[in-house]
Amino acid sequence: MEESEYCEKVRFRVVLHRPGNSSVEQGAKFSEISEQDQSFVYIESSSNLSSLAAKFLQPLYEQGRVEDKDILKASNVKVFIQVRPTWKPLPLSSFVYKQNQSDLSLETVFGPLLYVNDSEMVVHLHLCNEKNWTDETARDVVKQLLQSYSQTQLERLNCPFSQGMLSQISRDQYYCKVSAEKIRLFGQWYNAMMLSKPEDADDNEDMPLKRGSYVMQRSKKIVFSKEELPLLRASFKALSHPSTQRMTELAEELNKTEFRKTHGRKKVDFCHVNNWFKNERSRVRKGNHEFSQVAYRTEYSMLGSGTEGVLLGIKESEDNEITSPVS
DNA sequence: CATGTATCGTTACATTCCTT
DNA sequence: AAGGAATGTAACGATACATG
Repeated sequence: MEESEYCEKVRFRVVLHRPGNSSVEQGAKFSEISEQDQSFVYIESSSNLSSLAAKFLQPLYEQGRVEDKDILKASNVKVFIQVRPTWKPLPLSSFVYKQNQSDLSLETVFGPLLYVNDSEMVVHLHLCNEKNWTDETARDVVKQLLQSYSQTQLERLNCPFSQGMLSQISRDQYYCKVSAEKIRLFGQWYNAMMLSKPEDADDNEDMPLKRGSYVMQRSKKIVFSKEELPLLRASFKALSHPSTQRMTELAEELNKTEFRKTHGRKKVDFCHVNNWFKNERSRVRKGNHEFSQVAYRTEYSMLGSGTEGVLLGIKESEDNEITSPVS
């Protein structure tokens, strides 16, 4: 979001040194710098990555520069690490291989990078205001967000407002008062989202942003293969309104097919499967299965299979393996 | 009343087919 | 080949209806 979102931007320079004989040369250099620069802080290479933010916020507290008591909450601080002065600062999370691994030491994460002669790192701390969320501000922020994201994109990002609500709010047609609990959840979500948003979010292929008021770039369309469609249809035949969990599982199953494993294929996620089920229900309603079955026919007649055979080939049970036609 | 969900019609994208 | 038209369908936003 805008720069005004941050009440303060604090930069710290971090010096890392390895205890022992290898730090002699660096030590000399560092002391020289630290004389000029009060904000230079020494850090042990064995320190945890996760403790960085807390370490640097502590002096702010002591100086009384941070009035908000909750400022140490993770959701209020965006931490970036700039490994080299000419390198781009990256969010703390991007240095962590997997979730739950934020307790890795700096040495583990950065390795030899810490010990070259000019080793110095910059930690950027972006502190955020706690917005005083009201029904009105929440609606305003929603409208603002919808200038950059589509309703469905926000829904996909776990926005607490459903796509329907977002649509109504954007058109000033949401006549109910948004509950305090909902506003609180939205505030939390919004802060978290703004904090985790990468600097170059505009280049994010998976989450393209709107380009202007009228023409919007949709998410990249996924194309289901001939191998995958029978799987989806069999599942649909068994249950046309599957649960979220089932659809997530189905997406995982689809990602295991040879087609998906091929390098460069887009991964199937829950939303793709959900959309497919929505569209398939629509197809079934429209043509009373006609549309869907015509699709079967055209698809498989070209492959030399009879329609009936193919349709019968799709087992009632989801557990039965479906053999894909050979092309 | 506040919110979630299903459905509908539309849009935009991927692919195929046809013409040059 | 190139590229434009046609086709099929995933993704989308609006809205009606359901839920508690």
